[in-house]
Amino acid sequence: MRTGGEETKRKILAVAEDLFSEKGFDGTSVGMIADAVGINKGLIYYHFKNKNDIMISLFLNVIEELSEYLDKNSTRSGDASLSIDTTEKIRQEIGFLEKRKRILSVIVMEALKSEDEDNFLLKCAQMHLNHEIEEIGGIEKSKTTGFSGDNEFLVYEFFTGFVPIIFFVVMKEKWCRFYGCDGDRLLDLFLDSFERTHLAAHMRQTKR
Amino acid sequence: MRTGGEETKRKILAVAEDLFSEKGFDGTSVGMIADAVGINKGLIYYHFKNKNDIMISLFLNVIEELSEYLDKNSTRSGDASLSIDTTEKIRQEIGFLEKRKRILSVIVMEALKSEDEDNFLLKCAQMHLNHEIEEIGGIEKSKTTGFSGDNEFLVYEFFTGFVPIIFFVVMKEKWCRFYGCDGDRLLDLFLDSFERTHLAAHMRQTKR
DNA sequence: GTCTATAGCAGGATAGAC
DNA sequence: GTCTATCCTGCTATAGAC
Repeated sequence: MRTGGEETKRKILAVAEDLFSEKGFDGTSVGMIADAVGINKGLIYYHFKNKNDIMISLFLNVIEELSEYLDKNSTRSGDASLSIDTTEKIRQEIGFLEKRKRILSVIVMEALKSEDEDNFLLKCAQMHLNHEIEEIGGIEKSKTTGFSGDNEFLVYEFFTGFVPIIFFVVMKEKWCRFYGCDGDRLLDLFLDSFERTHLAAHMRQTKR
Repeated sequence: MRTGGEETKRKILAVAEDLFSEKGFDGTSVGMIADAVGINKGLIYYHFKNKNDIMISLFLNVIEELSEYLDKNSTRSGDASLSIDTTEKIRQEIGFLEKRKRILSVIVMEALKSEDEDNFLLKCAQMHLNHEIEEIGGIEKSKTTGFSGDNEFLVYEFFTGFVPIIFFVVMKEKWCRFYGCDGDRLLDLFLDSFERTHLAAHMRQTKR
């Protein structure tokens, strides 16, 4: 196929993403990754400094993709996107996140370790929240005063908006297995709940 | 102190809880636990079958304590508790969960591994949700039809109620460190958001 | 109930041949 | 760029003395 080592590197990342999300970072060995890719253990150390470097690489990919996605789907620069209602926007966002659900699981797992210094989950959240604030700042600047005080808006957006969405994405399959229900149906039910809780509060606040 | 081995066993569990939540289950070795307790590695295998047995033991403790808590604080059997408003009830629940936040982190971490078969997080959630349903069933039986269909109420309770609360408990410290804010203040802000989203939707539904 | 000792293996990482 | 071989450390778990 003549792709040099780039193809191998991509494979390593793809397999690592799978295994890390299945077994956790510490539960996955470099040997397991090598075996699953079908290469030698030593080769991994040609492409990556160490095991941690693989995970960081995956994390940085997500941050980059998320950044691009947020910029592209900004209602400030967008044209057609302005006509899309909020629930549909959330549905699209969930679609985007579901493609990255495996690495998102790892980000959440690692974020829960209290020894974790630079918390990628909170970094992702902050990117997302900054974007939300910009949106509101651009379109409904005058109305944001509804959220008074320091971190009030941040806390609301994070714990009742960001967290349920991320958790929905990473737990969807497990939930369906546990309760024996259909994934598409669950998405609709989730969006309905999300609309009636987080989004409803948003409306009430910004329409003041 | 003459406590036989029970005191040692308790210490092992307490230390394991700390280390598992700091480094994750797979990131913690039996030797690390033994060192932190100040006993020999081998002694751990006298009290527990293997490393996994320690975690399961911790998980079962939580399930038991949660069960007791839910029974005790049921508004059906309770007398004084009937006079407590919902937000205050949530505040108490968070207080209860915060004492178990370390093992809760571990439960969440483990629940995210896709190889995990018996998902303790979903088991805890189900206990909690069953209790919620019973409460409503007992007090406002006739009004629950507001939540039509199969899993609609379950999805709503889990993703917009249970999940934000659990996440608040396990992420509180990290959030405060990241944004440099006060824990008590964050709790108030969270409860405010929770009231305006999850609880507000609840009111609208049950008051139909 | 607690410790010492150790088996036995798997882990991360490196050196060097091809 | 990929593989083989290997180092060495650390791991889980057990056996047996005290």
